[in-house]
Parts: sequence; C-alpha cells; structure tokens
Amino acid sequence: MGRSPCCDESGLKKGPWTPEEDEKLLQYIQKNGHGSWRTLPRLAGLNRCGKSCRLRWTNYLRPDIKRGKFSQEEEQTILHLHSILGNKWSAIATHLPGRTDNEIKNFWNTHLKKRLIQMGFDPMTHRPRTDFFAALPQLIALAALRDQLAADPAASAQLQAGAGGVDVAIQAAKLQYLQCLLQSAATTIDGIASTAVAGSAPDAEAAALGALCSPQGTQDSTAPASAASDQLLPSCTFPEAPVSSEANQGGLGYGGGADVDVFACHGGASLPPLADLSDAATNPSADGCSATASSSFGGGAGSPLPWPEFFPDDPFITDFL
DNA sequence: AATGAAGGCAACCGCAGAAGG
DNA sequence: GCCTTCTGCGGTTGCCTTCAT
Repeated sequence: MGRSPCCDESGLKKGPWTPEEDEKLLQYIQKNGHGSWRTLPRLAGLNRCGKSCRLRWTNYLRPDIKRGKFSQEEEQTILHLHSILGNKWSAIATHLPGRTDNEIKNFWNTHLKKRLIQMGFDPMTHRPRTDFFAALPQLIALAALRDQLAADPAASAQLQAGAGGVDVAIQAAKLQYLQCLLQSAATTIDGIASTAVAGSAPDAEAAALGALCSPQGTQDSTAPASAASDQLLPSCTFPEAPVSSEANQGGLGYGGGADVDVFACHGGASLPPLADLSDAATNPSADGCSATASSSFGGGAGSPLPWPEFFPDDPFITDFL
C-alpha cells in the first residue's frame, strides 16, 4: 500500500490551473487519451503531477461535465442516494450524469447538509435530530400535562372547547412530537451501526442500485431495495405527517417502500431553500394537513414537519429545527 | 467606499484497494 | 505471497466572490 510518490516530487506546480495548462491537457487527452496519469504530465508538457491532471480532467475539463446549478431532480437523487449510501460520492455521481463526485460532495456540504440540519434532521442518518435532552424540563412538563388530561377527560374536552383549547392542543401536539423524537432516538440507537455503515455495506449499495434500476416504481415489499431500505432506514414518519404522494412519484420514479421512508423523512420533494424556512414560519396555516399542503417547500410538496407551521414562533420547537 | 464575515468551490492531501511484477 | 506502483476516493484546505455592516 505504498503512497503514490507523484505529488512528493518537488518542482511541480500546484494551485489553480491556467487556461494554457487546461488547453494542453485537453489537447493531449483528446488526441491520446489519458493513458497512464503518471506519465501524462511529462508527455503533455505539463509541470503538474498526474494526480492533479486527473483531478482537473475529471472535475473540470471532461467534455460531458454538466455545469450550473443542480436541478430539483438531481437534488432529490442526491438526498435519496445519500440516505442509503452515505458519503459514497463516486457511487452517487454515477447516477447523476455529468456531475462529478467532487461537485456533489461540495453541493452536499454547502447546501443540502445545512438544510437538513436546519430542518432538524441529522445529515448522516437522515433522521430527526435527537438532541432533545436540553429540552428535558419542558418534556417533563408536557408529560405531566398529558397525564393530567388523561386523568380528567372532561376537563380536557372543556379546555379544548374553550379559549384555552388552542393552547392545550398545541401542548398536546408538542408532546406527540416529542414522543416521536424519543421513539426515533430509540430506533436510531438500535440501528445506528447499520445506518452509519450503510454506505460501506455492499448490500446497501446493491439495494440502492436495485431501486434505481428498477424499471418502474413498485410497492412490492419483497423487492430487495425495499427490504434493504426498511432495514437500514426504519420509518421515521411523523405522527399525522403527510407523505406527499407527489414526492413518491415525482421525477425519479424510484418507487417502492424505500422511497416512501426516505422521502417521508425529507417530507417529499427536495428540501426547501433556507429562506423558505422562514417563509413557512411566517405563514402558518390552520391545520397540519393544509399547512403542509400549502407549504412553499420544494415545489409545493409537503412540509417535512407539520409542527413548525403549527407554532412557528415557539422557541421550544425552533430549538429542534 | 472600506472592511470583515460568510459562502462556494476548486484543488490538494493522505489513505486504501487494485494491479502488476 | 510479498512488495511496489498506480488509481480512485473522501476529507479538508484555502482562495475567491458575495454580502453585510
């Protein structure tokens, strides 16, 4: 496992490529192919190491490189594959024609990852964040509230009918949300090993490929992709959280149970731009279903979480998002 | 207009596996 | 089977641009 000595050679140029260097490399490869990357620089008259040439070619000069912003469909593909494969950028890149692993990696690190975090998802597991211990006192208070309501249904009904009903409903909804997080945390702990190494598991990759290669979406739960995904990514849907049918049908045609789970986590189509989060917060709707249906997230698909639109200004909830 | 902060991206570094002798 | 070389990959860095003050 010797280290490549190519970059240890002194006197080789580093840093940004000049147009002249690009031209030399392009001309040479178009004429001769890249052959051995190690010998290429000398043959092409470049004072660079082979590694640098290969990187420049694969990430920038290759004629089939697609430049520009990632489309929503590409974004969905990345999210979907990342949820299954993890940081296997090259594997992900094979399913995005014209995109390089480096580009995808950068896009993930600078955009998607941040959005997931801001939405309260763990970017590695694609599951709701579970750092709820900071909110333990509130959790206890909510649990007490639940007990109180359970013990006195009449009072509960009265409260809900009266002026305080909204507050109670909100508190109950919070409680339900927290219970979901707790449940999610438990399953995360159980499955964290398999989830964390999902990308390195050949079966997982095969499953992902199977899902992609599947000629049409299928609800057949015996399909390998579905089965594998169910194992690796236990359902993380939220109570009452609507799973956009558009999301499962949209664009990619992955189909199958795998997509249901994965996109339920992400709330359907692509993630909203960061700005949209505040938009959603300032535009609460009357109920969870309509709230998500009317969300501006990702091309009109459902919101990932109904709760922020219930009580967008609540610091307790925003702490989670 | 100047300056600092933040974001985005190209490129480098080092590790690991494959291939060949 | 062992060693060396080469290639590919993922993580990280640093520069450049944009935005905010």
